[in-house]
Amino acid sequence: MDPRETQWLTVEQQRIWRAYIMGSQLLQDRLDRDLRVEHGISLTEYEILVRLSEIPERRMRMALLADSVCHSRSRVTHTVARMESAGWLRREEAADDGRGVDAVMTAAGGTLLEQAAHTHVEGVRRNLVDLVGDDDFEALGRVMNTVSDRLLAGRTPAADIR
Amino acid sequence: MDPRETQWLTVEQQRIWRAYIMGSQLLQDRLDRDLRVEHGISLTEYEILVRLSEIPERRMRMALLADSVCHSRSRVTHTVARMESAGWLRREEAADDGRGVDAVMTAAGGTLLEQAAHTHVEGVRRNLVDLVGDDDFEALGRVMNTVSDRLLAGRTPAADIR
DNA sequence: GGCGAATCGTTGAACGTTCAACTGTCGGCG
DNA sequence: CGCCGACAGTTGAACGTTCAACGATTCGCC
Repeated sequence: MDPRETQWLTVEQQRIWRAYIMGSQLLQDRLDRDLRVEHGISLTEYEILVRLSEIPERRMRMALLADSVCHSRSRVTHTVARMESAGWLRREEAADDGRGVDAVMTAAGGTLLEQAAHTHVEGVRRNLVDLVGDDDFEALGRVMNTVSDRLLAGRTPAADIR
Repeated sequence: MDPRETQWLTVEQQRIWRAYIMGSQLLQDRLDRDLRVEHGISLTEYEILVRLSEIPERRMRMALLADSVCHSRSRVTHTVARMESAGWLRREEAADDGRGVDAVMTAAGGTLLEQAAHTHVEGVRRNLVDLVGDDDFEALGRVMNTVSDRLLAGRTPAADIR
């Protein structure tokens, strides 16, 4: 794409984009801070516990965990290491694959999640869900789903469709 | 608020919230990466240049800069320090207030911004604006404006309305 | 069955952000 | 004027993330 022909955003589009940037920044910060202050856990760590809790065995392979929270494997390794020394989960070798490692939620992790979930959901409601109309909220879902699909496509397979 | 009475999200609300978390994560990462790869500048730094460029004098007080990009003052201090040693801006004492410091965009910063803006706007279009209908995009604007307003209220003044 | 490529996860250093403490300047009130 | 509290910005260390390189295991193919 020739940079000389870039189609700029209209004033209105720019206004919306700014609102998005600012709102998502503020929302993320607020949710993270609330969890830290009230439960000593970051939003990142919280999301990992959520993923584990959704599986009956409360166990997941590192790579899958990384994909499901959209973080690099390295990042998940570090995060899980911290969470392990906090006692919220432990690592176990995967049964079937000698390379693999499972993260397994502990009872302490379960208890923490149960408490933190209240804070988190109340924050999401108070600062987003309960503030907007159903139609707008559904539109948000459509938009963000489209964005995800666009950015997830061209990941592992052939990549850059541009 | 009694944690025992938390009203959980419906399955549909949860689905939308997940899409939001994932989409905003992916979008931010992509925009940041594109700027870094093509111009050696982070999204954070880019936004600071944008703010400066919107003022005729291309100069802004540190505190105002911090507020306008929604970052802590400390963060802006560090970011500006890095940008200063890259030559994209310089610091000058504020004329009227002995405590104040202005960040002033340099010619090099202006040139960089001019180039990086193409990359950025094309990314925003390709991964968001051009993918969704006008109505949905406007809904996104309404939603994120509401969120911003909610989170900006109760900042400096009396705070926590809850 | 054995070789090379791909996958899994980790490591440690570089980088960026947060946090609490701090210096210096301003504003208001006695 | 002089003091005290608020404000502007910085500092350095702690913390969290990214990046590139790595060792180990598995897969695919001949």
